[in-house]
Amino acid sequence: MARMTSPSPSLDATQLGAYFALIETSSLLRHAVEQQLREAGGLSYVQFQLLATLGDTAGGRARMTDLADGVVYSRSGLTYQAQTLEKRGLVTRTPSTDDERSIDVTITDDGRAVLAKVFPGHIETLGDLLFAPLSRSDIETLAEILTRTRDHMRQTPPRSAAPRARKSR
Amino acid sequence: MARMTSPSPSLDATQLGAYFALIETSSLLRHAVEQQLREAGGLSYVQFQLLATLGDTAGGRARMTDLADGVVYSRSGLTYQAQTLEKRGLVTRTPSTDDERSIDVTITDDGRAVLAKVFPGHIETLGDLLFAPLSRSDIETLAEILTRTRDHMRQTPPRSAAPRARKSR
DNA sequence: TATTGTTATACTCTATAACTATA
DNA sequence: TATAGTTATAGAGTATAACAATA
Repeated sequence: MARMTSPSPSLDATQLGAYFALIETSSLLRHAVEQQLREAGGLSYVQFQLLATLGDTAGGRARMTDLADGVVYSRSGLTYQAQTLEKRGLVTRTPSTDDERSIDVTITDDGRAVLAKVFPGHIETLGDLLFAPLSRSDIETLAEILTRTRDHMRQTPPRSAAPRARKSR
Repeated sequence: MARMTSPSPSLDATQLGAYFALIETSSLLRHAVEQQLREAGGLSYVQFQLLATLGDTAGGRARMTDLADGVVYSRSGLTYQAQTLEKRGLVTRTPSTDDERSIDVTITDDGRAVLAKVFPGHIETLGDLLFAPLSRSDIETLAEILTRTRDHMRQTPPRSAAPRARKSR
């Protein structure tokens, strides 16, 4: 019954404030951005992330597994999104030549066109919502702190070795 | 075709870094927290937010509309979640006495019990993932900046008055 | 008329497990 | 055996529009 792992029973006010503000900021931002992407290009946020990632790689190409990193949390989820993008002609999928198990996903010209169509509004949304109330130095500070946190999270193993709570219900 | 709203065609490296770090940090954090909440108490993140909000109000009670604020983005979505929580006996829904149109949602003892069961692991997850790599002053800075952004976003009207992009497809 | 909430419905997305094929 | 990816399937969540009731 006792968890006896954490000695800290609660967070202090500052921690709570940081946590809530982080969650709500990202939630509001994501909601707004998602709407803009949907209206301007019929893209979900995940699809946009995948396209944008591809657009940034050499040759506009990446292996499925490498694409997933940080964007999608299951293999089948990535397959689903890749198929969706392929049906719309925004990417192609071809077997990799060096490793026959792998699939190379490549962004098409149409894919790049959709990206281009969506970018201005995307940046505008970020400017209006995220950056407007922040100074140059705020943004730098934010980037530094959050980058540190993100890198830490990436390293931290998924807590599958957790206390193994008895499944309620 | 031209949007001619924003003169800035792109973001600088710092802005991009802040944006990506924000999105990825919150995404990783939310994914981890969601898993913990699911395992420890069978709660989705939204459900946890609703319960926690209720737990913090006087009498553990709030009107449906007030509950929605910042958590859920459509009326029907809130109804759905409230019904789910009610079926599990974690909240009750009773017609409001002062305004017959309103519904008062109240957290039950079972609801509070689930919250209590879930809290320690929740806090532990936050400590391990979000706060571990941050100093006291980092957390204070983060809270200050993100609170400012969040308040700004709350004020900023939904961009429904936007350029009215022609619906593709 | 405006507001509060529900319902019906359709759709998107995600995750698990079983499976195939290659390394 | 381990890795890369797909499929089937089921479930959770979301949003829109039509609706009813109260203010």
